[in-house]
Amino acid sequence: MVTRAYAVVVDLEVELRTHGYRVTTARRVVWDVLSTTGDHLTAPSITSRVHAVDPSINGASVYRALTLFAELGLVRESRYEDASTWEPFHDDAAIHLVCSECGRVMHHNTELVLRLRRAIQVTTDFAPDEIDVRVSGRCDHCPAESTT
Amino acid sequence: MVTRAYAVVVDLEVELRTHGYRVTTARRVVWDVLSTTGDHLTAPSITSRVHAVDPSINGASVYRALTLFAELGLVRESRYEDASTWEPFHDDAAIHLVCSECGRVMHHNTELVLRLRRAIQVTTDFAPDEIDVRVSGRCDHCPAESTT
DNA sequence: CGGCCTACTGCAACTCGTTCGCAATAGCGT
DNA sequence: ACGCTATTGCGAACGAGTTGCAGTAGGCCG
Repeated sequence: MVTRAYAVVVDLEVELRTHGYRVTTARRVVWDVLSTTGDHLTAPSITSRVHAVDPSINGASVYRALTLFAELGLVRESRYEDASTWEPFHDDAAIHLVCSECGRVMHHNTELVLRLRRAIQVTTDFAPDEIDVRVSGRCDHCPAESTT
Repeated sequence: MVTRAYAVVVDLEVELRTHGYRVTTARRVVWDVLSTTGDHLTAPSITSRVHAVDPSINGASVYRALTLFAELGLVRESRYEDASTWEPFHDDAAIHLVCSECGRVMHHNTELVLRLRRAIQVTTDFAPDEIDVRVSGRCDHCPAESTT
């Protein structure tokens, strides 16, 4: 089963204030876009969604907000193919299924990631930290077509 | 054990001619750089290595060669952090161990990738194609330091 | 509630990796 | 060796992301 697990709902205001940052319109809007979409979004597409809400917010501020959120551990940046994308933070166990037809990115939880981590610890001299798994393929909404 | 497995030695000339492409100096030099280094290299660093051999080769040609090689399945491009890197093709079973200290990228083969593929096939509606696993952490050459 | 301090923002210029159009060049089949 | 055309070098263009600066607006304090 392909699932999207965003168990942790983060209160942005609290998170910002706790760390001594101000709660601003730009940050709130960027956060809204991220948390209501949930999917992987490129910075430019985040910017355009932000502009749909409030065109006065500058692109640079979107980048600054994303960078800040990443520092606070609220979002995660990943680079797939030719674009870097952002999504609310989730843990390692969720791997990414990227549909090469429609570009959709899904999450899938599996304990195999944990197994993988253990295997690395046991069989190599490498001390694993973060594990990122990306699987390209075709999702169930994009059946294999023969013509196109 | 951390291994670097480049079992398949590709004859560039044959590969190019077979597909109707010309064998040119630029392509040969870029290929030499890639295959003698083996490691993950950024396009700019490939370009500078190429220039060390033959400064008359233009940067654009390096990109064009890389793109062509990728189409032929000779090299693989991956985007880690803020740079995209290139390396001779290897199969899925080899996962990437990226040292966050020294930036070194190692390969590690594990059948867990195959298991992961099967698990996805069995438990989801997603049809997996390529699987890319990146593990960040610390390699054995970079012991955990307490001071810095 | 009003005013002040300064963290943030908008703007615009800038960096830098990557791509593109075009004329010149060099593979390679004959 | 000759000629066709794929490929190159060049320089300009592009686009994502960053930065310096002056103006704006959070939010604390009286």
